[in-house]
Amino acid sequence: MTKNERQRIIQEVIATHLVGSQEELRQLLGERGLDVTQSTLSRDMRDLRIARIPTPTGVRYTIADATSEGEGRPTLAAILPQLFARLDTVGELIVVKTVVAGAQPIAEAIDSEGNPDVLGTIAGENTILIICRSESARDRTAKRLLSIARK
Amino acid sequence: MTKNERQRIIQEVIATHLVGSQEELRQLLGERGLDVTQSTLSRDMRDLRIARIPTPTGVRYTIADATSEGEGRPTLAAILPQLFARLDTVGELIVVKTVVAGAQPIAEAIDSEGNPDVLGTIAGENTILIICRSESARDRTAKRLLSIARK
DNA sequence: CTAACCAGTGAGAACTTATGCATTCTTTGA
DNA sequence: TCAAAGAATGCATAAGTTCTCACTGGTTAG
Repeated sequence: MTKNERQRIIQEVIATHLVGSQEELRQLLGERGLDVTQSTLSRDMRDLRIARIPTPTGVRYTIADATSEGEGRPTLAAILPQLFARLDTVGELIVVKTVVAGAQPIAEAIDSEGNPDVLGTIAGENTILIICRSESARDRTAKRLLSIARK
Repeated sequence: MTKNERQRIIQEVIATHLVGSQEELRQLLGERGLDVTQSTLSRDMRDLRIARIPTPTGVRYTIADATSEGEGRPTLAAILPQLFARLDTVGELIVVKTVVAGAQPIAEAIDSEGNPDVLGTIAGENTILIICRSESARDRTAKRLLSIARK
C-alpha cells in the first residue's frame, strides 16, 4: 500500500461518505484494511487540499474543486497524478475514474496527444471512457496511463 | 453592530484576505472596530459555511461555493423510480434512458454505491452509459436497476 | 408589572487537527 | 552489498476549533 494509493482511496471515501472527522475517516479506512494514524491523515488531507466545511449538523469534508487548480492545456503527466483515482478496462474500453471535475481536463490532454491507439474519449464529471482501436491497444494505453498516474 | 452586519463583514474579510486562523480573523476584525471572541467567530463561520482548506503553507478559509453544497446524496431507490424511463444492454454496457435532466443525479447515485460490478458511468442529458466489469456483471446490474426502478 | 422565554454571547472545557522529533523504510551511488 | 540521504510514519503534544454552560438584554403573554 503506497502513499498514493492511500490518498486515492481517501478521496474516494470522502467523495462517497459524510465523514465528520479524521478519526472517523481512520475507522472507515480501517474497515477497508487500511491502518494509519490520524497524523498521517492530517498530512494526506493537506496534500489533497481536502476542505473542511462546518454545517449546522457537524463538519463535512470535500475535495477542493479541480477546476481551480490548472490553467492552459497542461500535459497528461502534469495533471494525471493529481486527478487520477483509478482505472478499469473491459473489451476495447478503458474507464478512468478521477477526482471531481477532473475528467474533462484529462480527456482533453489524452485527445491532444493524437495517439492512434485511442479512437476517442468521452468525459463526464469524474469518469472518462476511452475507446481504443483493439484490446491490445487498450492494454498498451492502460499500462501507459497507469505509469504516468503513479509518478 | 448586529450579528448579520458582523457576518457580512466576516465574509468580506475572508474574501479579500488570506486568513490563517479564527484568532487571526479576530484581530483583523479588531482593526475594524469589531470586538468579538473566537467562540463567536466559530459560530459565525459555521452559519456562513466557511470552509477551511489546508495548504502546504498553512490553512486558508473560503466561502463554500454551490458545487460543494451537496448534502446527503439521495439514494438510488429514492430517485430512480421517478426518473427512470427505460433500459437496454449490449456487451458490457447498459444504456439507461431517463426523463429529461434525470441522467446526472442517477449516475451520481450509482457511482456513490461503489459497486465493483460498475467500472463507471457517463451521463448526458437523459441518457446514462454504465460500463460494467463483464457481461454477467452487466446482467446483475441491469436486473437490479430494473427492480429498483419498478418500486 | 412580572414571569417566561429566547437569541446572542463569553469563558473555559472538550474535542479535532497540525507539528516537532525520533524511528523505520526506500532509494541511490559507490 | 553497504552507507548515506531522503521519504514516510507514529507518538506526543501544541495549536486551533467547537461545544457546554451560565448569563444578559430584549420580547411576549398573562
